[in-house]
Amino acid sequence: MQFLMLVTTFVALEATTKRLEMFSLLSDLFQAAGADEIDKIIYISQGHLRPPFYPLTSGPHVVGMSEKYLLRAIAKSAGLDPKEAERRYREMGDIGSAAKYYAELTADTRPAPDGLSVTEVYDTIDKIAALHGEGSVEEKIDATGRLFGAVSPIESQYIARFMAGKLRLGVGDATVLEALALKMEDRAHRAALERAYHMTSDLGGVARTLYGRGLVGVQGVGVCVGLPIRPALCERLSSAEEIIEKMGLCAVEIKYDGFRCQVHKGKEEVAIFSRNQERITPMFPEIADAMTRLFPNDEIILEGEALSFDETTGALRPFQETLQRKRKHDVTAAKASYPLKYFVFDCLYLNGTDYTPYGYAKRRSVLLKQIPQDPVIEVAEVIETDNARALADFFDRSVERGFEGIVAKKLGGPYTAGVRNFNWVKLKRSYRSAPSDSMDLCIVGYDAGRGSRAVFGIGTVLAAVYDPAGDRFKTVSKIGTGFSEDELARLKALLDADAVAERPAHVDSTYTPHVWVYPRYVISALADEITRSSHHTAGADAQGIGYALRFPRVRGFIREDKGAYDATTVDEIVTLYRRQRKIDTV
DNA sequence: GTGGGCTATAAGC
DNA sequence: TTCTGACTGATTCGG
DNA sequence: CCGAATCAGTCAGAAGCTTATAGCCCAC
Repeated sequence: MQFLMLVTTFVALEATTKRLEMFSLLSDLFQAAGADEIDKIIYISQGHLRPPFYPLTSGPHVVGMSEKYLLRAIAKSAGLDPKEAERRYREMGDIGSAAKYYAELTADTRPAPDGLSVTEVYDTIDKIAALHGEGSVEEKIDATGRLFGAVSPIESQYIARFMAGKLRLGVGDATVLEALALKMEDRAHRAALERAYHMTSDLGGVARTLYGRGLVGVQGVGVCVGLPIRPALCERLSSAEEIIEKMGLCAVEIKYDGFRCQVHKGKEEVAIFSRNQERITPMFPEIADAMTRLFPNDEIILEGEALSFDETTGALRPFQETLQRKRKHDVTAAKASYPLKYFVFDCLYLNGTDYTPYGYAKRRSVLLKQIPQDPVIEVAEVIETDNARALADFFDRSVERGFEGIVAKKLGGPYTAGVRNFNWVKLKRSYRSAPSDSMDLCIVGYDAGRGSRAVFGIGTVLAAVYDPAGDRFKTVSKIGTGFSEDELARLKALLDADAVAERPAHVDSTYTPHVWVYPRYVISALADEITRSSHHTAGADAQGIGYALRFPRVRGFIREDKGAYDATTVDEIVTLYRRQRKIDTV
């Protein structure tokens, strides 16, 4: 298939938001694709080169070129200054449009495009992705520039977007599955395709199976030790009453704030997968060791949360410290300073039996039978109840002890791989926060929006707290989540009236927004947590470490009743930070 | 040649 | 991680 | 009874902070 044909479908997909139309466009595309290229087409549509769990030897699953390098490639192929390309990009909010714009500008100076095939484009980009070592950045940029030069402007638009991992077509994995079903002339086939996908986490692979061995082949796909199962996800509710009303009798687990890990113990080998199916086995050798120790002769797939803890106090560490274990180098040293616990909450497979269709209670009993006392692997704490009072008590105690909240699981519910539904429901401490817990932040600048936010000319605001001691505004977060489109438009107009060319003298910020704004408008914001930050200036110590917000979002709109000096103060932020509880010992 | 600082990217939540 | 917006499919409402 | 209105659920794509890593650059 010609790459241009793929691009033509992309253009049509982008022109509609109707899902039924997208299914039809995609299924036509799939119909025209050969068995040797369908997987590539699907990986490309998802912004990837291959599934994330493929062995490192097969090459990276993402290109490793995002906006800055792409801008340099665009500028290079058009023979202009990257600064100019950057300005244009900021205005358009889409790296692809920038690429296309400059390709069109210089179209008459280039040779006619060769008409590359999908496979040729894929292979070229795959080679670029694999470049590494000294001089590789420049090589990548050059090679990308050459690719832009060899295709038509519209193709360079989608190549740029693909390489940046932001195709923005409205096509996710669910849409691909639906379209594959439609290609087989019945949307009902989606169930089988979806099951195969959730069991193997390889969308292109499912299509390969479909094209090679038909629906029968797809129906035969099941759990496979060594291939990550897409993790089940939680819905959210904001009170114990709602949870009981919705779920009835359920198991209630502590929600640990660490890394979601799916551990596969095969005949010989152990493999650990992240929430997004990355292979992270080398990060957690103690988990792998424990698995071979506990299950020398078993094949088993477990799921749980890995957290670091302090060996002297026994206290579990906050997420930011557990993050230290997300590393490839010096794992041995990190292991000593940041030892791990793996809190297991599910068993998906054991010695030939796929337990995902069984109810939670059954899986739980298998889990309890299998996991003995162990210093590394522990079964997550859980209670069983159909009573809102009891659930609320367990939640309160968990929060008291410093945990994130709880997850309620319907006792009879199967493990719904890859799906967010009300089989599992989380209740986090942050969902229950009273309005008084929100902060009033002063806007001191804003950034242009990207993608669908580009049309508003604003995507995020730089927000500050007030420091009465020095009469200064100090940044604590950028915030873009929580604005409606209407609010964004109004906000832009308001802020532009107060835009200033330079950083206002009474604003402290290490970050330079696209537009500085005189501190006047106050918004209320919510956050899950306050963290120490080397990027924000609020409460910064001698080392320049200040405070920032975890998961910041806007609540409501501009506070008409508050002026800049009514903003939350630095001291209040520090108090909120101190009030956060240390996590329980284990 | 080495090391530190800087920039860009990816990935965890 | 949180949030908004568009669409879909099912259910309820009202003449 | 049928079309209109409503509602809940699904899906995708905006947005955040933090850490680790890779490669580049420059001073020593």
